[in-house]
Amino acid sequence: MTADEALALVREHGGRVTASRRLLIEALFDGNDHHTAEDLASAVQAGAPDVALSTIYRNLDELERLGVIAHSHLGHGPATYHLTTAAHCHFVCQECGTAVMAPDELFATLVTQANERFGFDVDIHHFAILGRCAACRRE
Amino acid sequence: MTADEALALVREHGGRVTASRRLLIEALFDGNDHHTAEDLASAVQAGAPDVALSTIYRNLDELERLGVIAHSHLGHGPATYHLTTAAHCHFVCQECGTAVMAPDELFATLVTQANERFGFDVDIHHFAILGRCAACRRE
DNA sequence: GAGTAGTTGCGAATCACTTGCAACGAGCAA
DNA sequence: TTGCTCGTTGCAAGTGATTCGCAACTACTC
Repeated sequence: MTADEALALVREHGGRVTASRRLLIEALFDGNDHHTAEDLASAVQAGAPDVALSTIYRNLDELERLGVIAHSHLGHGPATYHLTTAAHCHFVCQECGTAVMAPDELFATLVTQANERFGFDVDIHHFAILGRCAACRRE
Repeated sequence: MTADEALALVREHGGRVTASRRLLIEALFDGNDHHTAEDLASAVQAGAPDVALSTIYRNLDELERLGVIAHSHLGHGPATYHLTTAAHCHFVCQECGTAVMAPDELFATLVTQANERFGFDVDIHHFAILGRCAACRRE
């Protein structure tokens, strides 16, 4: 999906294409995968200084409802938002805070078993897996 | 471990046994596994009405440092505290909020693989696994 | 160009904690 | 038992992340 397709989707669902919304979507499609609301606000405000933080949150909500983005919680800080097409798991170190990408296949057994034994449909992307990274363990 | 042993541990580490601390530990050892700070405060305040919420948090911190308890995040609400001896994983439904206990062995592959391939020591208890429960999926 | 209804900025509120500080009181020593 | 010391507490204010109410604004449709 491209930024324009995302905007088209917003319009299809009765939403309007505003400057703040366009800038937000561009920021989401831009650069790295993990954006906090604060980061996104700065990016949007670079193009439109008066956009309020509450607008960012409302637009993120809307985009999440439409399935364009999802948020996840990496450790204790603020939530991070990312395109659903870029969803992946993380191992987050409780000591140094570093997030390592975790390949989905590590979760295969967990997902299958949870489904078979509990009828539970796991969403592996929503919360990070915490622990201690290799570097911190060596110390 | 019993409540008295926990208090002894506090004393061993230079801490003092105060009424609020005793009541908090008793509340933690009592009843179900998942206590929020707010719940614990109510329980403590039943025996000592003037105990402040900040005292609860400070004591929870202390007990966590001593390894008596741990906290985890079940979904989006407040953290829940439990005895380390009662640690286990949870599947939490994003729709209805129900937490189901998840047996540790479901995480065996994940833990081994994370360790072997990334040198990452997973703490499976700290964050809940989100998804949709059997009941909500049927709807 | 006018009208409708989705959006926005602003400020205040909320929730879950956290912190600063002066008063308090456990536990040890005498 | 009485001081003394230093860990602990209550209170109030602060924080970070997010949410809400509301009146003004504006994208889109007709």
